[in-house]
Amino acid sequence: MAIDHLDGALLELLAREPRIGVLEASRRLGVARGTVQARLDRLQSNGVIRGFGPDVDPAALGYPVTAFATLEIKQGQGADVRAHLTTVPEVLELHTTTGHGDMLCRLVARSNADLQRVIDRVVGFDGIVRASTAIVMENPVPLRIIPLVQQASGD
Amino acid sequence: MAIDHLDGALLELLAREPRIGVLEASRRLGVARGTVQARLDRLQSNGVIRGFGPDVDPAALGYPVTAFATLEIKQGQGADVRAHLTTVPEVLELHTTTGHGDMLCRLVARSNADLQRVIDRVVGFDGIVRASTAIVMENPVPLRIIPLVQQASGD
DNA sequence: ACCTCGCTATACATAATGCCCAGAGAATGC
DNA sequence: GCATTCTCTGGGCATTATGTATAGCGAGGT
Repeated sequence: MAIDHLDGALLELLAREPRIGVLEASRRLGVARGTVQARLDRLQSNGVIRGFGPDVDPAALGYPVTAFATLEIKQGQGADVRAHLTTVPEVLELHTTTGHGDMLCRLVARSNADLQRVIDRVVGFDGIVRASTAIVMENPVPLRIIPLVQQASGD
Repeated sequence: MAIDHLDGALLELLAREPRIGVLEASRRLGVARGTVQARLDRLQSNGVIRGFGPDVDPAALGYPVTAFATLEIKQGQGADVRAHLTTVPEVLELHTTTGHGDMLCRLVARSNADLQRVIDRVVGFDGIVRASTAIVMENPVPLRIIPLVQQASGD
């Protein structure tokens, strides 16, 4: 279940140059192609690699504003709120967290003004008692996984 | 800069079946291969597609616990704190937000007990005044982009 | 000593890629 | 109205990668 050093190196390589193929990866890593193929298969059936989806930048789509909203949910309304938030395209991510019916969601918007519209749409729902929003100014550490992979593979 | 319907369909297709090639994509979309190739090139140089990095699941690496920490930062210590957090592998993401020197970061840990260690490491730094942590219980909406792509491409 | 497992090395048919080009249609500027 | 520019099409061709299979080899555990 844990990954070894070769798995780690493979993941790093794929993260740096995602479009290289199995053959090229095997050359870089100095192992046989079959080995890389087997490792990749295992990592995917393990669930370590969920997929290779394109990494789309919301800013480039015209949504340069990101915000995080903490929502307080009325007891028993969780499922309804989840269903509601799923229908809002600007909700990129939703988590339920410890606390009293709290949720945390990541939003994007076309502008600060547009963010108001998004928030109104998000909180304009019965089960939501209160919402507090934090607008993201900088993103010093974009979503990353390599350092964790290195740690998990024993550096 | 905005994307059209074909771009949107291409992104959806890539998101659903990331390992299909340019040729297969062109067959599915009913356009010529050169067109898909040109669109892909443009989306990448546009920055709409940042890359195709492997989507690694921290849980499968042995880090099943996710948490969000809000950090209050001492005035003028922002850069130091950022540098510090960058060195912590369990910090997957870091944002600076509106508010009074606030940051929001996403953490993972091997267990709830391990989370304590991670938090101690995160907040064991001079510039951090206060931290409050919310542990993620469920993730009803995992990070997604397709609905936004559909909206941006005019459905 | 034996067995299993993962890696190597090689083979071969099929498929995809990178790159080229000429031509058709639509949109834009003059 | 007309010329220019873009984008898409459809084809070709050499090179490269993939999927799949095989046999041998060495390290580990029992």
